[in-house]
Amino acid sequence: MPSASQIQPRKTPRQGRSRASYEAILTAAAQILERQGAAGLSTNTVAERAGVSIGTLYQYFPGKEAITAELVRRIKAQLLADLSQALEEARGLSMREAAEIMLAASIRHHARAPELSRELERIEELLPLDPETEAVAANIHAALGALLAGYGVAEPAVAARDLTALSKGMVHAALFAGETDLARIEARLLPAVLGYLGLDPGERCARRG
Amino acid sequence: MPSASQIQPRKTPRQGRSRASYEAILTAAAQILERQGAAGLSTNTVAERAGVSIGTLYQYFPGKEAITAELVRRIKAQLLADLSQALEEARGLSMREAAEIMLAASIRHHARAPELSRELERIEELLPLDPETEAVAANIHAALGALLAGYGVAEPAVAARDLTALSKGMVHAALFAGETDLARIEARLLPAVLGYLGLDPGERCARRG
Amino acid sequence: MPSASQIQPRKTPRQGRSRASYEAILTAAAQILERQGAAGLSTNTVAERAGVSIGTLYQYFPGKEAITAELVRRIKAQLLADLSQALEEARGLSMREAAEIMLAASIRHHARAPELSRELERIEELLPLDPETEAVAANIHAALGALLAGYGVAEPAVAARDLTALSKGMVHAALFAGETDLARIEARLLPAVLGYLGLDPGERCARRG
Amino acid sequence: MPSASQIQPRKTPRQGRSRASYEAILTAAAQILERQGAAGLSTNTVAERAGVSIGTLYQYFPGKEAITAELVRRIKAQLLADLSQALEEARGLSMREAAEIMLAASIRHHARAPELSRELERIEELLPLDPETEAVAANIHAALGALLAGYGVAEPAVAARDLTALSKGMVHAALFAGETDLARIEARLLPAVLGYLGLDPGERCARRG
DNA sequence: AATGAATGAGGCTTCATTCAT
DNA sequence: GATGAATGAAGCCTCATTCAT
Repeated sequence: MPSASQIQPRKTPRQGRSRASYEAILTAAAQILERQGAAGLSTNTVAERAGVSIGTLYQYFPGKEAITAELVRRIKAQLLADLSQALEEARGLSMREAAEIMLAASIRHHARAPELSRELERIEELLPLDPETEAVAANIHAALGALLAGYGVAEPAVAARDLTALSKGMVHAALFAGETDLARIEARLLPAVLGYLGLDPGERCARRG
Repeated sequence: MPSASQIQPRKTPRQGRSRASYEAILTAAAQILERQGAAGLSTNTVAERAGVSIGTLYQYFPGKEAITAELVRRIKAQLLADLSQALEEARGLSMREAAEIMLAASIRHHARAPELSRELERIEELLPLDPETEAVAANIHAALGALLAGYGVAEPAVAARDLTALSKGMVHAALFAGETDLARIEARLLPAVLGYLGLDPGERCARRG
Repeated sequence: MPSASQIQPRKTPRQGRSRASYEAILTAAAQILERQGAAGLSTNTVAERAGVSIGTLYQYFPGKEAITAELVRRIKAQLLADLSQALEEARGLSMREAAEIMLAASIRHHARAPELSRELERIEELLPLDPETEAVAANIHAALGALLAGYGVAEPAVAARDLTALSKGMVHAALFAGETDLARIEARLLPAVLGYLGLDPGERCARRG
Repeated sequence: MPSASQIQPRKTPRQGRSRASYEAILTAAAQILERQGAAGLSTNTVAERAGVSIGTLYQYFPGKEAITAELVRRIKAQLLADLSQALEEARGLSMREAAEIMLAASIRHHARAPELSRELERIEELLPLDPETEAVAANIHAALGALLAGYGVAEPAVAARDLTALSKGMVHAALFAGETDLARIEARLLPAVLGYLGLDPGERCARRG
């Protein structure tokens, strides 16, 4: 298991060619994860696809883990941004409406690059997240927890985790099975979320024949 | 990606020393998956932990994949048995009661060796399952689908997949977070399942403060 | 390089089941050499094709080399027998007629199982021949040398070696190229042999357009 | 049996350290073949003798086969060059004189590193030659065939193969037996070649006592 | 900074051979 | 005698990482 220092980028260049190489490496890694999965990801393949030498790759990252860790960091930040925006929209709405909005945002997030996000989640479990990423993850959870708490949900932290996990599970499975209609996935998932929250799934009930 | 012949055991000995080695190899592999994850699994580590030579390992399995494939086969068979029994018990009961029984069986299954079952699920996605295992998996799905169809659920196959996936997602997350009280997990999951199925989560609603 | 003791059979059983196993092993080895070449020859494949256990194989032979050594021994003995018979027939004939007879015998020998004899020749070069086999080989050479000496050929031992080698080379190449008409091969080879011996290739000259 | 891509070098470096490693690997392989034969040739032994790491070897060659294939390529190119030069010299001479010149060139070629060329010929039979090497081999054959056709030899392609094979056979055997005087070998071989071609071996006849 | 040649630990697999039953 | 399970040395190859230029 890689130590904390091995997942920090060596330097995060701010400009010029350096910056371009840095980004090229991350882009290459993301593409490989999306297209070939973790098995295809090696420092050599990343460098090659990025169009930089292996030496350059090591200038910016202390190792392979650091590259994936940065991808995790970014996708988490992206998720936080997406959900924050959804939270804005959800402010003041009913719990049911809020759930719908949050769910839609979450599904869109997973659907953007399903294989990539799947691989990154797998990787996340193996990696010791660095404090910054942990903080972002905690933020996401906290925001969601706060929302839930606002609606009087008991144990909002647990509920946040449960809802996140069950959504991920179902959405990934649906995408993996080849579904592409996000609205349909959401329509099936929403009643489960509402049920979890103790709300009558109501008129959207599509599961009874 | 391993071909079909790469995941069949080379010989499946029925008795004596031979049988003991075969089982020792599988046990060792399961332990490694449980404790160190797939990353720690190599033909060498398995043979060493099993207390057999690497040559012996290859007498029985054409490679690492075949070992994990056999573990998948077994855990799937076990799941089928567990769920079949639960189905027996659920026969004739109300949908809510049936859901409770099935859920309990499923959670017990995952909780038996959570890391192992998690790793095997991950591996399953990468492995071309052999026909026999596919058949078992299809049986499980079919049984669940039939149960759901019996209660008038629309698209029972999709519902079976959705419920399986969301349950797995939530249960794994809860176990991963260190929870050990399976009843509590079940109590939180059940309303989501009932909600998915269009039932009023009803009086068990523990999520509202 | 295997030592002398490793190429002697452990025991050469004279009767019964033992004898049958012993022969089955040799036959299996010969078939594998003929069909798959030396690369396909392993103690396990030989035992399997012979229908005996690997343990039994080692009862009769101290190792793989001993099996091939015995095949070499036998094919050499066969060659000696064939050539001796040809020598009988050649006795008293002209050098040209004698050459023709010897050549025909030699080509028939190689053609009987061309791949096998080819493989055994290759193996021969790697193996320290045991004294008995060496003696057989020496006999062949001596017989041929004596024949040549009888016709007044200078350095008959060298000539025997030269003629053997050039014949083998050409015959193997022709067979390898797919030729099956032994008479045609012989018709082309004979003038070379006669030329080597200082005889006018004469009326059989088929090589000038 | 190795596929076509398995016998192409991975990269053919043109200068510097890289080039030195590449050549060192080939030299080491040639030495091992010369001294210990194909049985002694392994990626490990080659790397060790070359003084490079196993990793470096695999930078340049995808496997053992690719190394030997390159050696075959080179020796064939060398042979083509040698024979082409001999053909120049033979232009316009009598068939007998031409044969002498070609034979001398061929013997010199084999004598340069007899064991190596022997091993490479053996290897050639097992390897699927790459198109480039095939082309070189075809060139050699074609040049020889053309020469023979020019003298009115029937079936020049067959004659080229026969003469090549019988020469190789005799020369290798003579070298293997320890002969070092190439002129003597040539003196014995020439009459056989002339005989094959239907020429009176003539006054050079040294084989009659 | 960038390059890419070099490294070698470590994973995979075969196969000749032994030995307890 | 016969069996076949077990062994492990030895070969194959990849890939993360270093370092001289």
